[in-house]
Amino acid sequence: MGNKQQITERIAALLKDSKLSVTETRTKILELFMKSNGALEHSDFEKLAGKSFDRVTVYRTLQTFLDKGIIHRIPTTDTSVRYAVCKSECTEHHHHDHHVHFKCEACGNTICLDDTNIPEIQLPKGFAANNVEVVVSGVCKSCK
Amino acid sequence: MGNKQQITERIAALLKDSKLSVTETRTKILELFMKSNGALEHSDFEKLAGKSFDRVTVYRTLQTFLDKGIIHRIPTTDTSVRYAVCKSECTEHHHHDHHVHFKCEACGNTICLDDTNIPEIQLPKGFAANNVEVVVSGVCKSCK
DNA sequence: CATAATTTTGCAACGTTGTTGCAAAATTAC
DNA sequence: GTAATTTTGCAACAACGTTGCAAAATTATG
Repeated sequence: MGNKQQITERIAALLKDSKLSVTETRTKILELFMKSNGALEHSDFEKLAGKSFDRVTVYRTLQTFLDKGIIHRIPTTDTSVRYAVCKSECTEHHHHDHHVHFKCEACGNTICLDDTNIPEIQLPKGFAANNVEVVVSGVCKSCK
Repeated sequence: MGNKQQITERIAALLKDSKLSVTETRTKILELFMKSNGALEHSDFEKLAGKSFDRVTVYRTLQTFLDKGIIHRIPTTDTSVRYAVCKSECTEHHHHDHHVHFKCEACGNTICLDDTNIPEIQLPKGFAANNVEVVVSGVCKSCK
């Protein structure tokens, strides 16, 4: 595992690739994503960050990352919005979110099961699929 | 198709089965569910109803229906909350939402594809699934 | 069917969440 | 290092959702 310095450099490179200025807020938020292996929601960023950022800045930063394809949203059945970092094959113009999200009913975490395949779903005639979102809920490995 | 009188009676019976008082609000909201073949969100109820109901009443009515297993929520990637009527096999204590939801990118509607099967998903070791939610987005039959 | 007990509704007030405009601060380009 | 650009934080606002309480409607009872 790289040390803190290396992570910061990787993040800076990622931001530059997306033609974004390298700022403290963006770096800190991306660090949080990389540290956590689960999905984060808005309130996490205001709490978890050592220094707390303005709400507005967090909203705008997440929106920017969404626009650039750096993160994606995970479906929920309530009003919360959860985010996770995208796999490398996601770009600004095309998303490949064809992986399974798992929500643990015990610890509340949502994680991406990147290596779990989504089987083909046979839709009725006349329906064309662009994207498939799967959220499995149950008990995760750690809580078992 | 039954006439209006018959629908009203069916709704009254459904409410009584769930040990709920038969009120104008609840009847009207269930009528809206039955007329629309898609998923509804909160704002629909305040707008669509001929007589408009108080926001609070709508929130509480939907929560009651959720508790009783009459409706269920459909996952979304934004802050909106969408509801659909449950199939008969849903009860107060156990839900069977194992059907596919389809969100049309053209008309914006979300519908339940009750007859579309969800294939078995092979989870990594240590994960136990309780419920699977699938939301497919694309273009629906009517918008094709 | 009239009255009592219970449930539901609407209002007011409040808290949370998300958005917009604008000036100050930080970052990048030169 | 300085100018141009981008990002941030503040203030104010709008939308969404919740809670307590009194009035109204529904259901239960004699």
